[in-house]
Amino acid sequence: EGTPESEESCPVCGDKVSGYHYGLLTCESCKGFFKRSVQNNKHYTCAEQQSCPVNLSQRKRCPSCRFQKCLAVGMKREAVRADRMRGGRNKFGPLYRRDRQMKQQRVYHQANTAPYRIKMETTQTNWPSDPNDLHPMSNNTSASLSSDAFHQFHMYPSSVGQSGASMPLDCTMNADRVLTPPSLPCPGLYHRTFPGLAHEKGEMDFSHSSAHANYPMHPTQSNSFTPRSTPASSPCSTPSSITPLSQALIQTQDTPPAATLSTNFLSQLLEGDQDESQLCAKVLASLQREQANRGKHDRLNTFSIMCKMADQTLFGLVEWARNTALFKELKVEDQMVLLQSCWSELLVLDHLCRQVTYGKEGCIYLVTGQQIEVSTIISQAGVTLNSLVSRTQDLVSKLKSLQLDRHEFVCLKYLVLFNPDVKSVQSRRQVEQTQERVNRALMEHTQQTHPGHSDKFGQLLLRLPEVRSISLQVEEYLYQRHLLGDLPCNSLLTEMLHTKHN
DNA sequence: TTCTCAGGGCCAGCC
DNA sequence: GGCTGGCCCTGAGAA
Repeated sequence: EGTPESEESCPVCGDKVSGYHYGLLTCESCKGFFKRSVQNNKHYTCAEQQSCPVNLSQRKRCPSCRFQKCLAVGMKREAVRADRMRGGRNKFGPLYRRDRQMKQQRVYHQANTAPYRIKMETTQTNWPSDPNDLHPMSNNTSASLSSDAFHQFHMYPSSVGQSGASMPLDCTMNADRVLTPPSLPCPGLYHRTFPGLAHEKGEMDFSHSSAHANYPMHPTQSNSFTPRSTPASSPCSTPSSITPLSQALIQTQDTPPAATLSTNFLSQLLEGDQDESQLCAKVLASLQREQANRGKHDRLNTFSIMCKMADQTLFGLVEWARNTALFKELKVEDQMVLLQSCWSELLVLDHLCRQVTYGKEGCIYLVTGQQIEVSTIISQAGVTLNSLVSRTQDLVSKLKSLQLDRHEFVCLKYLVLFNPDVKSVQSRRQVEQTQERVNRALMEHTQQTHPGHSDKFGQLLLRLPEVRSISLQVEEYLYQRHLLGDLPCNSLLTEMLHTKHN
């Protein structure tokens, strides 16, 4: 009694939670259902459109959607024992412990922040959690980390625009190749909602002008945009025989160390931040080039397009991290494990910031400047995607109400990146100090800009567990799609997923 | 050594 | 006859 879990409802059906089962807190009936489904290798089919409600009263109606929701919220097939051995503990122990700690911390924090302003220096000490704990199936260490994906962005830091010559941005997508909903919090791409889309032909238009028409916030961009000239071929298709990441990282340590940082720490953090219009242009150029390289009947499907967008965004985020002075101070090995640990969280944060900054009510704003109506996604997507979209939109609403600004967003990115709890980090103290420094800067900033909102800092930090949770769901789903062969090969995204699951 | 708790199994009830 | 879900048994790991 009194524990966080005793008050929680099952994330699948809303029934009363009975304990941790197969990876998370669920009720007894969903536990049993999931066990039977996995043990008996059930393959359910949904009679509707894979979007049946799964709640206490209707959970028996559609086992297909129920099982999909079980997976979507994070129940692990791997936790169902193949040998059917009874009793004992499993490998999820650390995950459960960490989850309990976080929940207790949240309860404690809420209890303490309600009537009083608390000492914020102490609120972040347990955050973020160790991502390896949250990936009990993952047994990777820095030693097993593949550097292929990392050296790619070092060799081709601009990551897009490698063709060297500008070309008309008018690639299209065959809508009839849209087989499955995409898997990211910012996906969808249901063709009828896209601006500039040729409805009758079912094609998606990546013409620069059409996307830009819905991208009013980026005045620097123009139709005369020319992709940046960088080495030929896609960054994802770079042969693995080129310089390893570690060497590349060392070679690019060309900025002054921390001692020469400007006195305005927060401004320093902002300096290397990505320019949204440039990123948009890069992604558009990359997509356009990809389509141009394909045959008329070999256009990318929706899911592949979303993956490409995520992939290019990820390149941008890695490039951002790599160019920040604080990150450059770290050893190459530490840089790799930190990025490997938080890449999906950075992607989610990036998406959230875009929604808070540019997104309209009820719409999802893509990195390409295009917008999709949430209702359209909800009506067409499966359980997993719906769950991701609704969770993300909920978070967007909370962040909007907190009036998250650019400084705060950058601080959150740093806090996620500099995670001293990541296993196999060598310079743990250094990472910890940076995190504490950013933490302090964020606290001071929120106190200065919102003196009337004494707990904005705490409220921002409280959003981070949800960011992590969503990112884990994204990873899980992407990995499932990867196993089905849906993810494009040779992408940074795939590489990151692989490293975690191998 | 004892305790904890998340696995698995059982089976009455339901459709 | 198959599915559901509440209850109980089991046993590795924590205390």
